[in-house]
Amino acid sequence: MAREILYLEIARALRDQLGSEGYGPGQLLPSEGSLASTFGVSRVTVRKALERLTAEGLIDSRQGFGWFVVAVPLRQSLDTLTTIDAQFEAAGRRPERRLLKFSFTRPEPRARAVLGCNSTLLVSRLNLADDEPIGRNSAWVPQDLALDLTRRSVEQHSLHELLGLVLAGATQVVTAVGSSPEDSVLLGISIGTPLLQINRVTRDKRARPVLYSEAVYNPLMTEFVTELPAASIESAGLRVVQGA
Amino acid sequence: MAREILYLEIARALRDQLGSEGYGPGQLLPSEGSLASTFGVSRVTVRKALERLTAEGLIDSRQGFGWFVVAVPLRQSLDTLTTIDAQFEAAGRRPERRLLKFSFTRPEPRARAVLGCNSTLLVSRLNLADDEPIGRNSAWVPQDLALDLTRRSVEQHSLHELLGLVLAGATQVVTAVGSSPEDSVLLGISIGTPLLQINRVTRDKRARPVLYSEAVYNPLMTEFVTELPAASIESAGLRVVQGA
DNA sequence: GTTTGAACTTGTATTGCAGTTGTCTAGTAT
DNA sequence: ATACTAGACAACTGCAATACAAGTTCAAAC
Repeated sequence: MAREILYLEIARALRDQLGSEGYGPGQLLPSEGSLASTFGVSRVTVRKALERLTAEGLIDSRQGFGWFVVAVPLRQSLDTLTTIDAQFEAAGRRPERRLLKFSFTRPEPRARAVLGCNSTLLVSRLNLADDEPIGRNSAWVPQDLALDLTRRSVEQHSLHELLGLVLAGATQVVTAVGSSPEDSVLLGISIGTPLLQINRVTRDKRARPVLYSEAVYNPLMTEFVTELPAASIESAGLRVVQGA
Repeated sequence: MAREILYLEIARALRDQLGSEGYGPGQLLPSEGSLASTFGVSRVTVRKALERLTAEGLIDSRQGFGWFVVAVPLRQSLDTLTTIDAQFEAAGRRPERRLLKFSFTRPEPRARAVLGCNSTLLVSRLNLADDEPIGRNSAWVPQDLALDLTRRSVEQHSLHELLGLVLAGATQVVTAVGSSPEDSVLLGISIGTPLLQINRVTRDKRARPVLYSEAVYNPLMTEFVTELPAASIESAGLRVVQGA
């Protein structure tokens, strides 16, 4: 019933192979020509599939040399549209994460209160689509969970993927704020422009907070959507701000 | 005997298919042409159905590429949609609904695109807590469902209670906007102040939209909270704004 | 050991065609 | 006025086919 796009199917097939035996990091892939003949498509189509995997940070290439693996897929949920980046890609735009901060610091009071630890890694990133700034995301990770993270990896993947968390739940608080002077520069907007602010606490399966993030997004390009099935008391809804 | 509206029937058929097997987020729909031939209608009619589903936030399209799923409608029993008033009462404050508009009118284009009918009741109310304005809520109800509503009743009860329907789900879209001149007067704030805007589509158990509401709230006094259990981690999140 | 060059590889164009969405216009029926 | 059909055209995408430039590898020739 549903249509299929050839190069997306090939990208999916290759992605599956990368995770299987025999394809570790550094391994050379078959040439574009041989891939084209084995899949029975043209070289252009193979290249579009390879470029997609490059955007996902799985492979890379050198002219005259070939394509090689740089990482194996972390989680299988790459083809779903759970992250904004995946949605921008589906909409035919080129998402990018630009690293602003990557430092082991004492967390800000809010983050410290949530995570309950004094040494954290602060990762601050600017989200762009087609070189147009979309939003800023600042996240605090407890130091003991952040030792494997590198500057490269956090530019190409979401923290949820990198931390390999078995997500047991998250709480998101959405508010509207006026753009701060810093964010105005980053996002290319004037001070005071309404922004969508999302503060999220992610917990592991033992209900321990493992990630606290504060993000602001330009509401002209993003919106926050919730699907409500069975509304319990703690489900999505407005809440009174304490002390208001 | 009212004539059946073709594109509404087609929209309903497609909406049912989206929830069924094989149609996860990111999946491509058949082309408009093939849909037109399978349903036995013209392409224009298919497009009207697709545009409706777009307004509901279920699908999106790219020129030359096709239509693809961005979210699958959730359908479960839902007996209590939490209201702001309940939250304020729980916080020990005195909520009040002040009626601004109560008129049978043609719905605005956005509401019309979602509800798919030309005659609706528009109920606009100002929400207050302890005589302090906190937000404005405008809701469109299809006329045939609104005949029992009175000015008195909508001031004292939520529309979800009054409609007496078995509501089975809702999709909420949250964005940040600057306060309009009208809302600034109502809420006692200056023009351009960031406000939290919540557009909600409420569906009955057959996943048919029965209520569309647009509300703005002062973020200083309210915030929007979503709890994400591990199972439905995809039910809430950022989404790309159409046409941004 | 160096150099040369053939045979590979990727990078980057181009043309052409079919299929798809976006957007009109004209016309009919209820 | 609204729902619907039929058709036409522009603009975009997917894909094949081809060509050429530029980098890498490797072995034969010097």
